[in-house]
Amino acid sequence: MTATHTIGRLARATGCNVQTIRYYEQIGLLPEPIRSEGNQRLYGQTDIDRLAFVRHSRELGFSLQAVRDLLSLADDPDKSCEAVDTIARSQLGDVERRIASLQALKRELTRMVQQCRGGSVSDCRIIAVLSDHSLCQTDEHEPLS
Amino acid sequence: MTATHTIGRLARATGCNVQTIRYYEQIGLLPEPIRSEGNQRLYGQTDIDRLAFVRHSRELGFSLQAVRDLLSLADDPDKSCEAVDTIARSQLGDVERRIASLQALKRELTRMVQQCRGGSVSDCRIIAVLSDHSLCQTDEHEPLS
DNA sequence: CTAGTGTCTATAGTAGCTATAGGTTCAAGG
DNA sequence: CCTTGAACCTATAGCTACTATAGACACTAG
Repeated sequence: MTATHTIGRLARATGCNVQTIRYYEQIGLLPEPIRSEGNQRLYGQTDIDRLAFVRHSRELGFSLQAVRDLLSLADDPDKSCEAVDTIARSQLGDVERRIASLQALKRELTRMVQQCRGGSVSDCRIIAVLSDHSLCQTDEHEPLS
Repeated sequence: MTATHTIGRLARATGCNVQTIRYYEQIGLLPEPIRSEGNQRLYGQTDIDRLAFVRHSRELGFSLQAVRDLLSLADDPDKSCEAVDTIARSQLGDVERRIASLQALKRELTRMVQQCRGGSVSDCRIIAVLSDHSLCQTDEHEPLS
């Protein structure tokens, strides 16, 4: 494999920043690349592809552990894709739950903001709602992580 | 003020865990409470209210810095509530953006999962989409935080 | 040959907690 | 009165997924 890209070029090619690439290497998500005579990392097309896969998965909200699992599955092309499907479905379920929570928050925040008609803090509905959960119209706040 | 609640009781009263309460005190979000003879923290109603405000704000997605700002505004009842409104509106905008991003992700994940019809990893559409952003139908992935 | 940019390692910081270790205090039962 | 066990104390480390810094070395253009 021809390895001709420095870490900076790899970073620009994938939209990932340099420290993050080194971090991914450190945690074993990317293999250790070959080095130039001056000890600088050199990457080839395979590395670009692998990092693009990682970035894209991360943008789609997969955790690093999920990315790790997906990579090990992708590395084994004869394996059944059932496991891949399971990870993607679980991610989808997660996204759906997050959307539902955020929509509940949005309703509540909208209501708070609409009720605030100016004036002083002493009769601000936003402060009132935040102070007293019973004034709140939903119990579906996002569970604290 | 009568301070009769131990940290455990405060935790149960607010649904916040004990370490988190100590953490909030440490970062200056909650005042240092009085102590019993045996050096245990003792809380009163004011503390319960303040912590409930913090928890509720956090559940609604406000950052600790935003909570800090809201608390300092709430402590000054004669102030105009304009600043409070600004924080809440900014939070609302943020929630709306997160919903939009997540909905784009959901569409993409749904499409990926639907296209996967079993078989082996080598022709798995999920892996294909993750490997190649150009197969993806949206550019609106959540920006990496 | 020099200036400026890129890269190297190692380490610390970010948010917002959560968990652990090793000790002290308190309330209830015998 | 004494013991047992839960709750409390401090201090520190760990978590995710990066990001930023410092101080040294490599590389490239003029």
